[in-house]
Amino acid sequence: MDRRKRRKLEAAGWVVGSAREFLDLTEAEAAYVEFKSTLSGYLRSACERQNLSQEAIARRVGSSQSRIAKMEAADPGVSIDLLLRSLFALGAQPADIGKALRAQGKTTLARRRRAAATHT
Amino acid sequence: MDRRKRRKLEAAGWVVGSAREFLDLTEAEAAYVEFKSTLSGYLRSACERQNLSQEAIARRVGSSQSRIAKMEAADPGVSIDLLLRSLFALGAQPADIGKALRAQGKTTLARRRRAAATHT
DNA sequence: TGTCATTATGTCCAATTTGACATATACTTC
DNA sequence: GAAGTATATGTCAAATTGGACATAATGACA
Repeated sequence: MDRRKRRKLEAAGWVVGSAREFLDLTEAEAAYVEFKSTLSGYLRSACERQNLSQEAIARRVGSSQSRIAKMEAADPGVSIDLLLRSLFALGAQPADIGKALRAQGKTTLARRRRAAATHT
Repeated sequence: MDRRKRRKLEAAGWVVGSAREFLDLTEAEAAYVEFKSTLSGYLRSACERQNLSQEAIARRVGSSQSRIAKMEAADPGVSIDLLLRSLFALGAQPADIGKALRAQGKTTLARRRRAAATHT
């Protein structure tokens, strides 16, 4: 996968946010975005569950508030590596993340099916 | 988590490979290592299943043979990001990886239980 | 053993990522 | 609306990572 192309497409996606551009993603690019999105959702819910501010998370993780904000926004400028390290620092286990990924995959699939049934 | 400490510990782990040093990892560090190990195993099996040489994988992924070798070895100098991008380029989906993570977690847990039952 | 194909390991420098900081934008509570 | 707290966004120097390359090491086979 071409990293620059991905970054460019993602960046454009954030700005424009159209379904049209989503369709221009390769399978691999879409998978990467979906993966990151699942992790950022997981992080967001973990923060809420533990009632931790981004500042508090940052201290615990050894990062900064702005980075946490970017992670929760699934910002293209944040790596999956950092997201994972943060989740692990908050007590998540690989199997927990596996569970989230499978669950997300199911809802995504269901959404695709609805879309396929109702449109075009 | 302190990145430098992790790298240092992992590096020492590769060289010495003792169970003692494994115990010095924090939970978060252990989770990171386990996660990466699962992915590298997944990559390795994907390559074998598709009968692709590291050279062929590298072309498909847009990387180099040496990087692929390092990924398959779960080398500390390779990010989880790259591992994931490679897997996605080979056709894996987030849910597939979720499945692998949960499966790995189970065997690890079983192993822990056996160890707890037989030792100390 | 020699040759060829594949995989492993080390190094370099360009590209990416990160923590930190500044600053802007909510959101509360008074 | 002021003041306080939390979150969002932009930027940058420093740290990390990545592709490329060289070069071992391993393996298969004649």
